[in-house]
Amino acid sequence: MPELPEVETVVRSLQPIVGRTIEGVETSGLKLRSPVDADLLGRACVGTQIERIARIGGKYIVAELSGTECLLLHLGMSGRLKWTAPSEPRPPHTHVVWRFSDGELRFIDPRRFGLVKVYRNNEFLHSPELFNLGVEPLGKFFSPEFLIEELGYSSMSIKQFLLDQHRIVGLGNIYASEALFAARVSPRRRADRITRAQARALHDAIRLVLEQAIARRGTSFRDYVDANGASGNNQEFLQVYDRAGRLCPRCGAPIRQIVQAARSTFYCPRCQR
DNA sequence: CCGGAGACCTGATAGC
DNA sequence: TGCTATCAGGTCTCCG
Repeated sequence: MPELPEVETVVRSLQPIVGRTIEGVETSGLKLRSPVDADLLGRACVGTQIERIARIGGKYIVAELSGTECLLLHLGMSGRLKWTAPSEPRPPHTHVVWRFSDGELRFIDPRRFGLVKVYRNNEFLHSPELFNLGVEPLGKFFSPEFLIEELGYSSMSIKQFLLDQHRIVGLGNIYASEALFAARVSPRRRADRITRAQARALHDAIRLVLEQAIARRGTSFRDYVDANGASGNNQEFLQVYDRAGRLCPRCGAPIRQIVQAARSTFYCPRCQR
């Protein structure tokens, strides 16, 4: 469920736990995207302080600890990090709990596509999850020229190109559709047939859509909330996503829903070329 | 290497 | 009401 803006919002909402000491860790024993190593997790965490929490590789979260290990997290489709009082009843699908003196951080994930992994500090950047990822769309390496060059190497549809985390990280199904709408580019167009002018528009649209969504604290379309349970409001500003049959806010044509690589895409067939 | 299909999971909702 | 089918904001692996 969470894409870059939602993960960024969660990370920001977690900053108050930086500096606190982890007193204990508990796990459900169920496998997430990969198994959670409870022993390793306990040895890495208990007695350490959280020194830094940051978003990395688009949708991943890294927590640096005062020991020799760090945590690499991913929320998958349904994952949620929740800071709560220990007295709050634990909801179903609570898979990892980090206990602190005055509260606990819970990793709750019904579908279990999320990830909680321990890496040595000097190894996580080379982990199988991170080593092969593409560029940060909000970082300095993502330029119009970079995008133009990358597009030329790919015969995929531009929608699938945008979802491919090996090229650009952070976009998911909502923001890929929204960025293509903002740039007036059809999701069906082959990446290598996008004009230079379209590529420049797309570059700007990707940044704009993500920055606006961050400013609005994410899209709470279904059940996404930050670590304090607060919803975002970017869903009020979606132009095409989940709006099949509604009228295009730019030209008035009905918005169309198609399936690409088994996932829904929403676009305006009249003003996206 | 590329691209597509299927797999991994549970829960909400639509349709009969 | 109750059943079944479909879909969901992600990523990985397998296959041609």
